[in-house]
Amino acid sequence: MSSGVDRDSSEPKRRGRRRNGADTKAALLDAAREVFTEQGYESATVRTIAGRAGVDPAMVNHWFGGKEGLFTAAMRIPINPAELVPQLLDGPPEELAERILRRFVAVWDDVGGGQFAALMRSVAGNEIAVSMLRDFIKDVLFDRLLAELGSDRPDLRVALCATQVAGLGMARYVLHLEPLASADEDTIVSAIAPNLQRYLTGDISGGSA
Amino acid sequence: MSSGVDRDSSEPKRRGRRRNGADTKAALLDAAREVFTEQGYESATVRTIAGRAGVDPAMVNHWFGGKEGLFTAAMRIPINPAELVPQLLDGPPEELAERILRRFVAVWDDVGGGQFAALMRSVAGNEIAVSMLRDFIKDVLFDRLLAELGSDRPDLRVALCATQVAGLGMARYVLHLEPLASADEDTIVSAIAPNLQRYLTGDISGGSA
DNA sequence: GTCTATACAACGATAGAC
DNA sequence: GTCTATCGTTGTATAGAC
Repeated sequence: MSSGVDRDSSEPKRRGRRRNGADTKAALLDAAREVFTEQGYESATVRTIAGRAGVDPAMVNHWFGGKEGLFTAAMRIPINPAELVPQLLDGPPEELAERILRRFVAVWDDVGGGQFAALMRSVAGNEIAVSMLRDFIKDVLFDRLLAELGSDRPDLRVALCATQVAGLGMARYVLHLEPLASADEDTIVSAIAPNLQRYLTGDISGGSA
Repeated sequence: MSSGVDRDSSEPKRRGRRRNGADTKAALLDAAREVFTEQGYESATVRTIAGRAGVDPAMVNHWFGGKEGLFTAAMRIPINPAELVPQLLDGPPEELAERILRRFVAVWDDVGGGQFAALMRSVAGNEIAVSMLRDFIKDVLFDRLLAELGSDRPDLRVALCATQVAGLGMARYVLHLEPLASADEDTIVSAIAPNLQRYLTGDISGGSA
């Protein structure tokens, strides 16, 4: 059934704009969901996805800004890492945790917490979705933030940050644990930012905070 | 098919030991899974569960030590709150976080991380399972720990503790984020206990730890 | 004619074969 | 260590819509 999204696989491709309503964006998203879920984030190639969608790989860049943007769009993760990471890094490093938390809450509140629960659902039962999300969180998000900070043991710090942020999502959007589920940004930042900041730049080897 | 677990509902009950290995325990577990899933943790009553299992409510106490023990057994949560909470409280309050983390890791490592993922799966898609787990985490586990500590804003602290512990479970048992997924107890305690301890007894209103 | 969606070619990086 | 294949990405020319 992979030919369902193929287009013009036998005819020579035409350059320039398609005839009418040829929805390249949607075709890429459909193909991306297929290929990412079949092969995971790393193994899936832009070329394969574009091939299955019947369009040129350059269209991925044109429409989604690259592989990462295509991934987040396909997984309905409401962020664009290409612009998110620089925005988070823009400011004092000792307030990075606060910026991460404010953005995390704003973004997922905006689309409604149900999408976070949906993401967790697709992850909990699916080993490929697990590796996709794991690689994405690590390689695309936190690795880049940690690289800029220059802290020691960056891999461990990445994992620790993931525990705190994923746990916040679970409590707020899945478990609906009050008063956290209805807390405003400032309350969340006051409560959690110091802990997240310790994972980013503090002493994680046993000394005091 | 709810009558599948009913037994002898029309015949008069016999006193004393059942004929042969009539597996009262298994019948109670099956009935408990049904009733808890239908009604949630609070609404489900021991009498209803015992009735559906066709046994006396006293059997719940005999086999599981009470409603909580039956719940954890039915949900395959490998803890017994009746003994867990006192054990955790036995020791200096400033090391409570360390005891919680050591127990959490030991318990879930012991049964293999797959059971944690299974729990998350049943929770992410099921609103009743959500309320079950939420009430259980709050009322049965952390509320009792926090009550003993006498910290301010106990409800918020309960939710914050849940973010850190649930997040650890997600990262270690679901996402398999290295090096956390293979880290030993001591590494986890050194890294996470100070943060969890802040949620338990520290200043969560914006001051430094 | 202008704008833009599109395809093709090529570049630098990287991983694996030998 | 070298060679090759393949990856993501970029620059540019072209075809169709308006």
